[in-house]
Amino acid sequence: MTTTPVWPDELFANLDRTGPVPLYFQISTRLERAIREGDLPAGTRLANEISIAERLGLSRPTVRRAIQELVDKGLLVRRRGIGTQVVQARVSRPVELTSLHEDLSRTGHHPTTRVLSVERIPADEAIAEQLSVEPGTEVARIRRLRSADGTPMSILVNFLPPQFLDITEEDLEHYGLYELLRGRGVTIKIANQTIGARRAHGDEGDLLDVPKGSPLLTMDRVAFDQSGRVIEAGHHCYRPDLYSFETTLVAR
Amino acid sequence: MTTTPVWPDELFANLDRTGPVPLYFQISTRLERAIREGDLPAGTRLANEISIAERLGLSRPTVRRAIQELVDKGLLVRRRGIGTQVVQARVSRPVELTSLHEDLSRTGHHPTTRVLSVERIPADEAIAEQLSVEPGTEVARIRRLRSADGTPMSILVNFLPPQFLDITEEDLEHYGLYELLRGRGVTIKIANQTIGARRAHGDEGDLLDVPKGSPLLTMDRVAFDQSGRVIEAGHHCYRPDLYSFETTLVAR
DNA sequence: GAGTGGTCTAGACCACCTA
DNA sequence: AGGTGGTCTAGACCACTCC
Repeated sequence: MTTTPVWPDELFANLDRTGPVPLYFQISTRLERAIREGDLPAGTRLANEISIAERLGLSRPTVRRAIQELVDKGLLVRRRGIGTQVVQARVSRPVELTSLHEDLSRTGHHPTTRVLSVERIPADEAIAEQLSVEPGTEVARIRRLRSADGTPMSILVNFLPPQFLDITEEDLEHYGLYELLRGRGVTIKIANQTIGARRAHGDEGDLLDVPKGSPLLTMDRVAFDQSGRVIEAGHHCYRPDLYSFETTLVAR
Repeated sequence: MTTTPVWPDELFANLDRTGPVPLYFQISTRLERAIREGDLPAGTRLANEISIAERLGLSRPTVRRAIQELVDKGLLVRRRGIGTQVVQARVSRPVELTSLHEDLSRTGHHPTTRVLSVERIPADEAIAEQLSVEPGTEVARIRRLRSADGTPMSILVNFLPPQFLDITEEDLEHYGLYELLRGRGVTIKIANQTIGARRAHGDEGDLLDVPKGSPLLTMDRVAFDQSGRVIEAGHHCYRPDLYSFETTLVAR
């Protein structure tokens, strides 16, 4: 059984050829929405790249790039000699380079933050190594309790290098940390993350409203800007009944 | 202070223009090794793309594609108007679409597997939905204990759709599950993963040699082939003091 | 043999950054 | 102003899959 290849021309009317948005991006965005909304159901076969390019009045590489974006996201599968098909798997949003604050906002929850402490402390050896500073250097230590819709969900501990010693409690009450950093022209480009688990200890149980010794999900992250400078080191823990990390992996 | 752009021509002698390995891949592979081995230290600025293309006798898109591979891996950073630089961050291997068995082998550990059970059971509602079969359909349930260098590390529970009902305990003693599936011509293309944490319950504590109620790291995965068919659903748990998930995220 | 995606070429114009 | 990466064109040949 073969399916007839499709290409919904009407989806791609009014491409903006003069604006700043790349053509391949306009195409992949509209195509992605069509797939996610079910207009192109699982298994749908796309027309071949050359005919798409002709119908859109574009070159094949441009069309290929648009399709490649969705292949990388796991929404489409390409097979040589066969064609391109909409994948059947439900695809979850990949772990992205955003903060928990932004994560929650986007998924329709209402995040609130209580700043537990903002200190300047000398870096111990572990922190110094993560931040790439000399041990003993004064760094910022921020500890926050983040809730979603009023329920405490996560304790966020961040260490910042000396350039950010002036970030205030006030700032953090209203904005996510990454938001604040972007406001200073700092963009996180790369991050190394480790996800693990451990028992709740100290005041964590009280803060997260779980029994002492309960399992917590942990995420340690060191984030770098485009030049490879360390921007922040985070040691976070989450209530595992309220939060988990979801990813879609695509074989290359 | 500006650095002089470099391009180690000698690295790229003897590119194979006739073999099956794409040129962009040959370039990115050699370049990656040079970076990882420290021949191109952090901060090194690469020559611009056009001059690289000329020196290699290639077109610019081919060179760009090679560079893009390493940008996606977080080894290089490109900035318009500036150039391309080697990133300073230590980069960890991303979570890949492999099994724990292969993960361990590659990192120099010696994985062993004890098959705890191989059963055929009717799928309950949850499993049926994950495997996209009717509730009650007979599916395979495999439970294994995986150790690294003799220490129990993880309990792996997998559910397989009816087409794999004939996989035997014998097979699983010697090969990773994914290895067995590949041997049957099945390739995993996409997987959805959820990483979380919970308490050890039942016999898990005994098997993993930790106290009852200890925190465990969990990973649930549903894997699909290229056509979107479900290949397996896994519900795994790990000793968090012995295993964690590391990732490098790169902003797009 | 016909059709598909995978790779590659040799240019072009533009936006952005440094100076 | 000059140099960089970002995008795009209009072709070409090849490898693979299906009939």
